[in-house]
Amino acid sequence: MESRVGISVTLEVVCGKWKGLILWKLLQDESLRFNALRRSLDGNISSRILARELKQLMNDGLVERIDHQTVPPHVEYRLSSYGRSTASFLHAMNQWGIKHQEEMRAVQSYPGRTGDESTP
Amino acid sequence: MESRVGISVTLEVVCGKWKGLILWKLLQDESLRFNALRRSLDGNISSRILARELKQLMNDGLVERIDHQTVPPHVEYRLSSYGRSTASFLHAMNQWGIKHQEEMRAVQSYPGRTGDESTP
DNA sequence: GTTGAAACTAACCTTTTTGTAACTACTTGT
DNA sequence: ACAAGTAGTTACAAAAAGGTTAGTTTCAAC
Repeated sequence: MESRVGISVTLEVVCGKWKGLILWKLLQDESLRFNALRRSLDGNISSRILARELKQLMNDGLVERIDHQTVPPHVEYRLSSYGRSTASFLHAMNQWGIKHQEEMRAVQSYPGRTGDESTP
Repeated sequence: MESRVGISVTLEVVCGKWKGLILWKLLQDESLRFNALRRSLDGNISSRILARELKQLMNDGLVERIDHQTVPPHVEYRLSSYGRSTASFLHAMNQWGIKHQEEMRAVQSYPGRTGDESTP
């Protein structure tokens, strides 16, 4: 047995519409407040979703919540040192994604590829 | 702007319950027939789902379908040379996943982590 | 003294993803 | 003749993911 499917484990942690982006942002910005992170995420993640995503990432030990115990609240989120280890695959994913975008743009010029059946 | 979010592009291609695993299998086995691939995927992917996943992967240019034009049908699936480029991040993801599993096993021994609210 | 911002949470609803069961056409093995 | 295997597809159902709206508490600014 050589497979082990660590892949699935990683996907469980990183999959979905936002988790990857959140990690990526935190990898760049070091520390962000809730609403700052929210606004930095390309348009429109709702606070409900962001809160839930962060909770899950904290649960996986990747993100730390620093509550300055002030009122009105001041809370920061940052990657734990363990969280920073996700850089190992996030960088690779980012690289590939950028290349893939170009690849797709090139391929789309050619007709004859079987699109998702969009003509009913 | 430094981000570019290639991450999201990659996640769109690889996310979900099966796509990552399928790529991973094909990365190891070189070429697999439909039902062989199906059976190799840890239990239970339905043929409907597998067919759709493969279709999408073909659409992204990652997987090739080789139809031997016989009856009863004999069809093989394999990664395209471009598909093999996903190895760049799949290996990293697999590595991390394996480590993460161990990490999680260690952490679960400690109480005091905020689980997904499971006590109503 | 009303408004806005901070960091959320709760109730509710919609969309997307995933799964189940049955069925196609054709051949090989018993 | 009948079961089983090939590579799928279709119609339907369930579950998961994502989103919307409103509301909480407290302070600072206008």
